[in-house]
Amino acid sequence: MRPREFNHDDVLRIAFDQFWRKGVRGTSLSDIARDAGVQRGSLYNAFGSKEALFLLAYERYAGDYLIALQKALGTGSLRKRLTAFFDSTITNFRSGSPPRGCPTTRGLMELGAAEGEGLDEDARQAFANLISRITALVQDALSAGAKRGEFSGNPAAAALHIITVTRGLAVIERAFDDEPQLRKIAAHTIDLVLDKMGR
Amino acid sequence: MRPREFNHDDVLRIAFDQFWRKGVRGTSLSDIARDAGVQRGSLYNAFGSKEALFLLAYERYAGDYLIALQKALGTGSLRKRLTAFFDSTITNFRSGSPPRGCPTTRGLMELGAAEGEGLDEDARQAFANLISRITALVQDALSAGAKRGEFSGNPAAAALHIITVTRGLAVIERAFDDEPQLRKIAAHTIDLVLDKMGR
DNA sequence: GCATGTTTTTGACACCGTGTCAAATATACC
DNA sequence: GGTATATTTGACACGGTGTCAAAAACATGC
Repeated sequence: MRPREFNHDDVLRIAFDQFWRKGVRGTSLSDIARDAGVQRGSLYNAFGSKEALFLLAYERYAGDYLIALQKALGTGSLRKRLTAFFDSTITNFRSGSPPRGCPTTRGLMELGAAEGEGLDEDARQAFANLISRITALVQDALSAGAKRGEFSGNPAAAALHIITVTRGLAVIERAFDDEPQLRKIAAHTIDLVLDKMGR
Repeated sequence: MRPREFNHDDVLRIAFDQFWRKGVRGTSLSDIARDAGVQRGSLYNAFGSKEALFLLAYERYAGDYLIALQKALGTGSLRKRLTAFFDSTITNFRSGSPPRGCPTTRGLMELGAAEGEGLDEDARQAFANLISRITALVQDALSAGAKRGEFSGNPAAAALHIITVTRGLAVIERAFDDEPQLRKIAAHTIDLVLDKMGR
């Protein structure tokens, strides 16, 4: 057995950085190979395809991101938690220079581009999965808030609404490059959700 | 002068149909040329580049779409108008089979994929412009509603919130392919906006 | 220590995409 | 009818994905 000359995880990290900055379609395996100091053929040998490589790299990101959101949603009043949640979300979109946007949203929009081409069903599953898990986190926070009398609406519906807004923010971010606006929308959403019922 | 052998507008229509179904990156000029019965080189001669062709085709779409939304927002109570607005939006996302999603959102997410590559600044402007104009339409409807006592909040902030939700719906649509869910979120948003203040 | 087997690496290839260019072509106008 | 001008056409350069066989590097057994 000839030993592998590169570190699996290093390559995933380097690859996701490029995918995030330039999109999946906009990143070539040559780019990644150059950055990682690996031959392009070695990547095919190790991962099979660009999409498979992306999926592995994305799972890595998704795990880290979920943990960060969990932390943000963990302490304080419901209002504080939601504020921290939106804050983490926007900070994530706006990281890098120029800002890299939301990998999940950008990935989702590349789906089914050409007939069999582009990211396929596995990728859609991965994106949908992260969104579902984030929704569950928010719903839990709202349910906990409801128990403490900080909120009296339907946690499921409110969580879905909040998640939809975060997805919308990811789009608005690409359109206008106006971070204060994003934060204003987030604040307004929190007001809307918390002021409607209970509080 | 040798006369052009194809109809400009026909090609734009055919091209946008493909862009919408398969995304800008996922559509090749060969595809469009085949569909339109035109030589690929002729398209380069007539439009300059894929991006320029897309921009023309998109402007066509944007104009038609704005008119449709204007009509939806034109009559009835504020609640009825907003309902019709979300309805038009979702119907647009869900048109075609499989559903084609939102061209603006999908286009926005392809921006800045590779360094100088991908859709460039002109496209971003076009996307942002349509979003801005739609926002203005919604804001006008809210302002009118405010005058008639159907709404007592801040029209600008509420319009921005509603637009953000529609962008979020475009993302959720790609993730879950669940139209009833989209309509539920839309209804919930209307409730949230109209129940908060006034009404 | 050396031969063997297995995996990784490497480079060549086929194919498809964009965009450019010069040559051929078809018309309008004089 | 000849000429100018714009369009069409086909060849080309370049870069992307993915495949494949040959070369290379190590682990193992003798």
